[in-house]
Amino acid sequence: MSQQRHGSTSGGSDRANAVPAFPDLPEATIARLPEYLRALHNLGEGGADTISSEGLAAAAGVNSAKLRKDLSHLGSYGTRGVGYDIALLIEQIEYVLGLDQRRAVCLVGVGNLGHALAGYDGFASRGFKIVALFDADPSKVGERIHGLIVRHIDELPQVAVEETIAIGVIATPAGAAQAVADELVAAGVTSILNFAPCVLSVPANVDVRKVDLAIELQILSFHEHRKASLTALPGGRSATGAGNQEAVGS
Amino acid sequence: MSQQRHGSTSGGSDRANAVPAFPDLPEATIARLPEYLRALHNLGEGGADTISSEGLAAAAGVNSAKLRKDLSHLGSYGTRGVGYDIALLIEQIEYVLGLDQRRAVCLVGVGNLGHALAGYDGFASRGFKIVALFDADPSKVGERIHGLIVRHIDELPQVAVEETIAIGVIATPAGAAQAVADELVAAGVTSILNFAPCVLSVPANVDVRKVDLAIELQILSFHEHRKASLTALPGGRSATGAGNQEAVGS
DNA sequence: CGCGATTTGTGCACGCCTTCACAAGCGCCT
DNA sequence: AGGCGCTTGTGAAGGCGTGCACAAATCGCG
Repeated sequence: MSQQRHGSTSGGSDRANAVPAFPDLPEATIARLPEYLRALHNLGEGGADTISSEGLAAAAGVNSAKLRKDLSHLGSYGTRGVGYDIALLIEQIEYVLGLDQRRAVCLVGVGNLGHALAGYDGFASRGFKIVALFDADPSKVGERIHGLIVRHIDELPQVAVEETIAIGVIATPAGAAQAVADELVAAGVTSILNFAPCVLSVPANVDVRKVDLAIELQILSFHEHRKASLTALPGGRSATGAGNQEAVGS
Repeated sequence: MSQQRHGSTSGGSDRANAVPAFPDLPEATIARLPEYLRALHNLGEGGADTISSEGLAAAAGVNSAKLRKDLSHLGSYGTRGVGYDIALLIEQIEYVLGLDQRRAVCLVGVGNLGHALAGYDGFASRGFKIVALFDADPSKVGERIHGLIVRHIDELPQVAVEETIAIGVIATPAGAAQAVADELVAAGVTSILNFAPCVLSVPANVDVRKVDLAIELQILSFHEHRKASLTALPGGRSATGAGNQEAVGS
């Protein structure tokens, strides 16, 4: 533990980085940190104090060497011969992910999916707070969903001033998504989670992540198809080839 | 063009697939095919007949070279100097993904999220059909959602016999997910889409894909955090000028 | 009929990520 | 205190994916 290496002080950033707080975390590592975090919370609730890389890797569903390398990237707070201090590691990962500050999320589109997202516990319990719901449909404006009133999308700029919105979630039909994205960007939002099945065009400083439920099914469909076409084959190796747990996000 | 290149040479890595329809498609390619498919459908509705790799790549949000390489993996049905025949390419991709046969999906857990998923149009419109809804909560059994009656999870084996269920979707709380997965596997399901925030343990021949909404947000949170720590650097906001950067796809 | 414009298909190099294997470090037991 | 076993952290190797750059192929036109 001792000092955090984020402090601008910490003399030796391996790279020639003048200031920025973070080492260059590989994107693949970043995508796994939340998974580790969830596993750590589970383990912590189970009463454990420390956990070995082997154990945590199993809980997170990854290879232990990969896990160790991932954690080493962010400074590594493990103890050889013992393992990782769960509470400390949670704190570290939450800091790196920026979860120590609860981020405000706004959700645009309270249709079928948006409605469900508005009430999804996982948001609140994992560092986020939905602060506003928007829709373009006047018949939906005013509706109360899980304690929040749906406002018209035109109010977005105003709300963005009142609350500092970190992340915008788009749950509209595909046709409306680009326009909504533009409005979010104009309102200062720099991170977007897009559930609409379309490609968004945004400025370079805005991050977009996409979740497309149908695509996930189609990928599974491919594997089904392939497996089906293999059943007609001589049994040879029994399919250990493909069974694995891919997490979305490629 | 020409025909498929199954027994592609490449010194022996290609384990002779006697029959199966596919070369070894890279996993990354498979994950992008649905995206191409969606873009193609859009283009087709726009009235176009053919599309260049450049155009399709733009519509799908990827690099054109990558797109060409992806398509070449499945045999390539493009014409040099012209482009790809949209209808033909749609047919090809749908075949590869196994979408020519509408696959039956069952959904377990009709809570907040499951309720929304049950009514999600994207499933029906993109090759899937939800044939059954299950829940363990007796108070939910019997409820009618978008034309389907919620049945008790214990009926799963029976339903699996009546309908050939290709894919199971888990939208239960994390605590129940593993048990549900076990039951799905026991019922013969070999592909699972898991929305519960937990790692599932399944036999090697079962494919699992995971979608965790909170994780997506946490990844965005990291980028927000990083961007915030960089604000002391050059590179002011360039407004919505010629916005176009890609999506974080990793 | 040939030429130029256009676009596909792909060889190649580069960089990222994964995985192995092992030295270094730490705690515990004797 | 010293040795032993366990676990981390990491160097190195290999694999995979990406993107460039270009040859091959095709169409349209003079």
